[in-house]
Amino acid sequence: MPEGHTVHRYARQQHAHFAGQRVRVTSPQGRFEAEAARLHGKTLRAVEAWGKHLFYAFPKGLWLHVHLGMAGKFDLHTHPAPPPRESVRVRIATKGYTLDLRGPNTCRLIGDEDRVAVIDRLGPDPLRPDADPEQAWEKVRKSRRKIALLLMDQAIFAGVGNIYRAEVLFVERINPHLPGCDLPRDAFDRIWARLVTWLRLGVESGRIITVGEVDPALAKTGRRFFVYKETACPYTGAAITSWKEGGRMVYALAVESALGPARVKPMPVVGLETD
DNA sequence: TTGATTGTTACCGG
DNA sequence: TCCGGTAACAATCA
Repeated sequence: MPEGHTVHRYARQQHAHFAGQRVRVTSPQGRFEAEAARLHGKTLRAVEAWGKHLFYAFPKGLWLHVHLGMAGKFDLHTHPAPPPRESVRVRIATKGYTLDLRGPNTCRLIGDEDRVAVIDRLGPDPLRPDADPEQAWEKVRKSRRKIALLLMDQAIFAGVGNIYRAEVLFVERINPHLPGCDLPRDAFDRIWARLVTWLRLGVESGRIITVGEVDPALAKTGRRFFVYKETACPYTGAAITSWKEGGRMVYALAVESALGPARVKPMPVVGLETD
């Protein structure tokens, strides 16, 4: 369900509530019984996020690796926690808080090497201060895949999801069909800078899920998104079209999708102030 | 009840 | 090899 900023937000919130605490870990459905027993009574040292992945640090190099996928959710309860819902896979409790994890794509106990392996397969995460955009650029410039697909590739841009891909391409006026190898360097730089800005604001702004809450230009229009699940450009009224690519919906201005030979479209920016 | 989804992986064919 | 498409997994909502 979430994009990177939401996952980082979860990590920050859960770290604040649970780090340094001894935890009670249970498996209401019985689907995580052995793992829960290994964690029970241990001290949760830290919660950290890499892209859309979460790692819960336990003593002796033991990690709980969680990826929410499409349907995963967290429920954070204060002290008298309600009985776990049917879909709760793991319940982690301290004196003050109870965290339920529901329907994750990944939920497993791993060691240091496995954690490093997961992180090594991820591209730079714009939300991590040490992220190196050159690593993403090297992959983008060598690929003939469309930039719309590259943006969703976690091995290139860790943490970007379907919404921010569409919104970034729209606001930077880049044709989603453009192959990575034809993307000019300055366009890549604008994509990266925009991702950093939006994702960081997304982490700071609380339970942020829309670009409208993060981008001042869009906020003025009262819209949630520029193009995602929309039908017309908020400034010009130009038609927005959508199509399926790589199994996911892509949203873009119709003029951009109908350009024929893919190229960056130097469209005049109307009514849109960038920074 | 059906279908779609802010996701990922494996597998197949061109 | 690279690239694009499909199915599978799964919980929830309209």
